[in-house]
Amino acid sequence: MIDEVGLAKLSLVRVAQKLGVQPPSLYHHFTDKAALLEEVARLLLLNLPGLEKTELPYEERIVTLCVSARRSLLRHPNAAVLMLQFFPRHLLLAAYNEAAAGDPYPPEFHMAVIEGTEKLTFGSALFAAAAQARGIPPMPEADREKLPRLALALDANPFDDEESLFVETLRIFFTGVAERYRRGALGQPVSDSEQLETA
Amino acid sequence: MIDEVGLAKLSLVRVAQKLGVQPPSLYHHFTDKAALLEEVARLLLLNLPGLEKTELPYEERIVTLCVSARRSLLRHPNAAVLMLQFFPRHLLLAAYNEAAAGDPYPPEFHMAVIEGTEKLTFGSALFAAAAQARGIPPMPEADREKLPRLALALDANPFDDEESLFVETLRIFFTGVAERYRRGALGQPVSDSEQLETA
DNA sequence: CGCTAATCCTAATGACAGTAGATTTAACGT
DNA sequence: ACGTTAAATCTACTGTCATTAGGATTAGCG
Repeated sequence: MIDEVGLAKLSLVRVAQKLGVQPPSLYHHFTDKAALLEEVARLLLLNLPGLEKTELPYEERIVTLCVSARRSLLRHPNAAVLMLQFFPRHLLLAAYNEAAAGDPYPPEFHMAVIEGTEKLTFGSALFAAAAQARGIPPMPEADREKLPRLALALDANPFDDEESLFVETLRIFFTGVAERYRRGALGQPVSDSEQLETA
Repeated sequence: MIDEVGLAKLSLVRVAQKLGVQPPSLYHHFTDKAALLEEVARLLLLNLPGLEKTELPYEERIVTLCVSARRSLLRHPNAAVLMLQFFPRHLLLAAYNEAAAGDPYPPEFHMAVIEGTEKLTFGSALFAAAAQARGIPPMPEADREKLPRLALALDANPFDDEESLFVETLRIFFTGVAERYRRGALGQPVSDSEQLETA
């Protein structure tokens, strides 16, 4: 129903009608409307796939997982706000435990990996969903006159859809994890020797 | 008022009372409640600081910027939902143009950098704000019995607050950008040679 | 001083979330 | 088959809300 009529127009009256029931009857099953919506948020995050056991390296397995999570959420763009409001993070803990178990880096890195991938994934999914729900493009048009450098960046962007760009951000992130591990640089600022070296 | 009474209890009646005015008068200034809330979202994103011209390397200047953006949003946790619903991305375009102008990497990287930092920053800010608004911790307790690896990850996590962890995810990301540039690996999967090399 | 547009008002409407209390239905042991 | 009990639903109602219609008031300005 949220997909059809939108979140704003989802009233308990509508829900009750769909169920062939009077609105107050719903209060026997939910303490209030918020509890019902919380349950919706729970259901949306419940059908996420688990970590598949493929031959892919750890990073690419996580990327695959994040892509399907993102797609799942994008199937219900009108529920994006719900997802933020009632984000049932505890449902992800099992997945995080699995991810930590398969993480080839030292445990000091694990939470940063979890945090980074979570924010990239749900950030991308929710903002894309919210834009879709409003019927506006994810990235507005850039005025070439006033914002020439941004226009150039958009022209040069080799990723032709939002999902590919999302995947690239994830891969960048994992490349960074590997590199910071190699350098023993966890917690250190990004040194400016990086770009100078190769400039 | 949203900070005080919360978003759910912000009615036009309340707003009008605060202004010493009758509710319908508001419709002379806003087409409807959504338009008013949209304006609130706009105001929240308006006071973000610009890129400072310090001696820091590009990456750390962006990190500083993202940290203050995140703090700004966290000052109004009850408005998190609003921020997602009416995200005024066009207000960020000028900042993105500036960032692209200062970006030391080739233009093919620029949008990935913008996308990644945006999602990490607003993802972190909005989820932290939403959790704060609900009065729950950002990361739930992990059952040591059922989720031992996650518990270990939490123990080993060297970042003692959410903001430090957020900064680390940003730095990981920028390290990844530099490294993928160095390798000419934009668009390529994360190779599993990375961790094997140093295992 | 009077025109005009901006601003605000009163009054009313329809939809909604939620409550109270009575009624019906279903489950289950005897 | 029957009676008890709890689950599930109902009717009736309340207070709040966003929004509309149309009239009154205020403020800017020549």
